[in-house]
Amino acid sequence: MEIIVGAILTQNVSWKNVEKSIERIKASGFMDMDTLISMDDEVLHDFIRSTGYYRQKAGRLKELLKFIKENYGNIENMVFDTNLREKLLAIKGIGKETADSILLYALDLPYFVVDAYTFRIFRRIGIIEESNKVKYEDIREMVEKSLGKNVNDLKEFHALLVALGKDHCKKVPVCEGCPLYSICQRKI
DNA sequence: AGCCAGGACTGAG
DNA sequence: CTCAGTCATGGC
Repeated sequence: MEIIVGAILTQNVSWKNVEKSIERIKASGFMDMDTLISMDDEVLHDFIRSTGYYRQKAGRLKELLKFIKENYGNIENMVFDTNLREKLLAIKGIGKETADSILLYALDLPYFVVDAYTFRIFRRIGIIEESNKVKYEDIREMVEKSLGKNVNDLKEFHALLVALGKDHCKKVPVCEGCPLYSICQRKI
């Protein structure tokens, strides 16, 4: 449940802003599907204000939770739907990254999550071209094909890219402390 | 004091 | 299909 909430709240916002919201919801004992679905909008807004876009995100979160409740009853049952990714993408407010985050981290299904760090780092080290031709699905398939559909590997690879992106590749074109320095020859 | 964060939708061309 | 505009707060 927490992962699903986080997947929506972290859209285009640093994870730090999301932690506070999640902690507040948990501390109040409201990290529960029915509670969140029936929560008054004004109240929900106050819980998630720190994540920005709070009006949009409140609506998106409720829509997602209602979709889960009505179609599966609970989160665990979602894994049996072989067409789940397409159905998630059909929900307004759920794009590819959010859908894959839910599939991989909440449901342990073998989908690679492509985020801004992935694009940046892959461009930086020359895995993809600088021109924006390479699209989300291209990278997802590339990684899933290379790594194999092992859930733990996909999680760890994504986590490593995030850690690397946060520490080294955010603003500095070429960082001397970066583990990839020796193979990194181009600016973003 | 700006600038930007682990996005996604919409409307225009 | 590509692209700018929009949504909004908090950290540095």
